[in-house]
Amino acid sequence: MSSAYHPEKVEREAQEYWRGTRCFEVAEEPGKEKFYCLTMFPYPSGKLHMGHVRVFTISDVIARYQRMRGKHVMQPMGWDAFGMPAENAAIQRGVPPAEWTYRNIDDMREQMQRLGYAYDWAREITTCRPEYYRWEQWLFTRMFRKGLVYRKNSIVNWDPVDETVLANEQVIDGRGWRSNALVERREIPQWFMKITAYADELLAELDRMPGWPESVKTMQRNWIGRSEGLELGFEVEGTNEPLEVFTTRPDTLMGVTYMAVAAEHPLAARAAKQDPDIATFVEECKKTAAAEAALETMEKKGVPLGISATHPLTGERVPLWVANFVLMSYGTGAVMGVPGHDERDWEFAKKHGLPIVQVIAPADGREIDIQAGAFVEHGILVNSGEYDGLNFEAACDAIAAHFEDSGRGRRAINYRLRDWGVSRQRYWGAPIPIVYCDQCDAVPVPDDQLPVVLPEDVEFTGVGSPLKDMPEFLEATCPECGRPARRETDTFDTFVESSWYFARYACPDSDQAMLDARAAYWMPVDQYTGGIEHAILHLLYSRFIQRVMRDEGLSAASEPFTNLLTQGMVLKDGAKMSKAKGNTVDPHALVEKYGADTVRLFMIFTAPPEQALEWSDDGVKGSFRFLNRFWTSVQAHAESGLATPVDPDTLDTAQRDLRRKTHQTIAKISDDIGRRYTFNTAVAAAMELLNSVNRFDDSSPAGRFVVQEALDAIVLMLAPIVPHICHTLWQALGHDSALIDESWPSADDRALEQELIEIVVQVNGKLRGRISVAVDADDDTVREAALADANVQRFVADKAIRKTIVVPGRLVNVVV
RNA sequence: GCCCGGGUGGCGGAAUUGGUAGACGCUGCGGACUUAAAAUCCGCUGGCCGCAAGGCCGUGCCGGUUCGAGUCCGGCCCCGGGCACCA
Repeated sequence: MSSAYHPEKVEREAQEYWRGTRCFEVAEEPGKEKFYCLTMFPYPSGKLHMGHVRVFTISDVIARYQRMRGKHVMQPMGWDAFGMPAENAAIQRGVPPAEWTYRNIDDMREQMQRLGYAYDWAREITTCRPEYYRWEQWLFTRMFRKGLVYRKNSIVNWDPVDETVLANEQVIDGRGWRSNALVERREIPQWFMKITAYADELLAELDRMPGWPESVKTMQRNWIGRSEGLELGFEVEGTNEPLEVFTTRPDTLMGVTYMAVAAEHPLAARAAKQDPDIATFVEECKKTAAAEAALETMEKKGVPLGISATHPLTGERVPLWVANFVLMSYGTGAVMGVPGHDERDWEFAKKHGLPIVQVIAPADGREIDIQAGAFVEHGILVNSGEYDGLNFEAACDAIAAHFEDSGRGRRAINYRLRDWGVSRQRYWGAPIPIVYCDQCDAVPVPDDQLPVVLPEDVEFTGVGSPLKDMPEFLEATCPECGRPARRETDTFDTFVESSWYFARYACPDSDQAMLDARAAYWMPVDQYTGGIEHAILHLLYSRFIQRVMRDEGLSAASEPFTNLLTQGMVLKDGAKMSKAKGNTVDPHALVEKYGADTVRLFMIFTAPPEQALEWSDDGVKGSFRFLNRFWTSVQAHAESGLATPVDPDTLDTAQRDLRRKTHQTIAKISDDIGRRYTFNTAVAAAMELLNSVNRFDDSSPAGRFVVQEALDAIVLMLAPIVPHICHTLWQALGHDSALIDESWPSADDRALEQELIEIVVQVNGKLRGRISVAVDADDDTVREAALADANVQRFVADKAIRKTIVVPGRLVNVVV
């Protein structure tokens, strides 16, 4: 064995061993406790970036740790291969999206393998392959039959120059990114999945998911946004249909002074035909991007429609407006304006000179000026006729009862969550399995005609989908009546692929069913790791589709992911690493220079997984230096002859101290990795133990025994993080077995025992001294020892002691 | 605008249940080794005062609770993530 650390050699040998023994390829073993460890699969964008390396390393540490804990671990990897970047690359380079994607996959797979992740590559999934997406097409047709998918008009960003639909990302300051034309909102028919049918279950189950971060659960709760309220109709002049609105504040109903509808609302369209000013405003409203953030931050504007609605309680007429902040896609596309008790309504009323009426007074009786600002808290009703004096609950009940009795309204539960629009007017995605027939309308493609294969050999221009120009794709026969029909050219949102891939890893080769019995063994995922940016969309869609699969009898699990770890971004100079900012660091170059273990160690040591990680070239060097010290320490110990076991009872104080440190470190790192997921502090503890070993100078048999025990423990505990160097060092320490088959060490309680402990002494909460006392000393003994300390005496002196607080094993605080 | 996070030395971070602020690492400075450099090893490294012992200040800002607050509560400021067609 050479004495210097050569990572490329060490890493090649370890990886050859793992490949030769196929130790990460696993099959179902019903007797064993399984552990399914999954990372959010990457989009094959070209090369691995540091964000990938970080999340893969975090997940790999967990997988390897659980394996050492005796679990039967499955860790797969695959490719979220459909998406816009392939189309953009195709336009820029003239390469078909498929070719570009497959080439990237090959490059990235090779880079991943160089990093030594414990993946079962036999399960690799590529979502743009027909053998994968045929099953989501199949599930879509099942959902069609159950009424869980439907078609309706919805709004997209329309680039009037390129005549194409733009993603929100492609709209910059309200303009198309290529044409620079002002983007318009346009309505087109699109397919929707009825996630709202599962809203209650998706919400309720969050309370029974202890393995998810509270922040993510809160975000999902707020996103689903369940609210209880009243649905009621306002009669509008010139129409027979009442204008339906939903409110969570029926108690403020008497304060309604206007109504507002969305620009796309039929009442606005009707008024626009009569009045050119309204038409101009409605057109202007449509010239904004569809993203909610854009709508919510723009100036609140509106114009009166010149018609009025009748207040359902007072019979008074309130004016009807069209306003740019009312969204057609939320609820009914209409809202009632209560400026006295809603901030946004208040501002709108002030701006347009609409009346502001106070109908709620503070419960504590204080005076408020409603003209100076909205009062949004719950309170007591005033100016509300027969409802005066009621509190929030009583008023809501009374008013709801009134509407229910008269049949003009009803108590209702409303969700902020909207159904999932899955249609994309793009080429590089999974075809939506529908054919359109003049006689039979939209007909799902029958099972025996699936998959609907996306042609990969295309000329891609970026203007419209090439599928529209391909008769061999477009032309179909109606499955119901046999007449000529036309195939759907829209493709699925790529979130459809990523909403079920986790289950498919259990049986990637199943060609008879979407999932088979193997999924029952592996699902749910025990540990899911990925970016916090997916806290809502991807994770909520996955929870939805998992339930659809459950209800289809494909999987018993309701929740796909038992434990969730959301890792932070990789930053450099305070900003996210990105090509656009030009602050990327190529992982490949670093692996070439320092080896995979150094890169893995840096990723793990520099920050806790959930936090953003600030890149540092010097930090990488520091990790490399540590591995060199580690290597040298183990080799030096091994070269001078390995130790033989010694009876721990015969150790002297220094030997016992090192042994205690070893076992304290085992306890700490087990807790850090197994419970706390603070891998950075686990590494710090291992470094501390190695520092203790290097300071320890005792070549007696007993001394060599405690050193060997410490080094064995460090190698075992760093194995999940830096598996290659540990593989080699384990052999150097004289073990015949392969490290990959070793178990996690356990702390020996007897080694942890100690006689004296240090206690901190405070006077009035300020640190004034430290004392050493017997570990089992009682409070009085500790208090006396504390007061006897010379520096403590200086501060206590002749002052009266008011009380003394003794925190056993920690501190004494003397209050004078 | 709305929802969710975060803010601690020169830097990354530690402090796990309200109990020693700054573990571990980086940088910097000083020293050893070397013809020299690199590498390695040793020491110091929050600010201020002090010969020292030790003291005072200090966890984004303002206020509160407590014997004791980085940690809990109220109000602000700044930074990041998400907002339904980036993935």
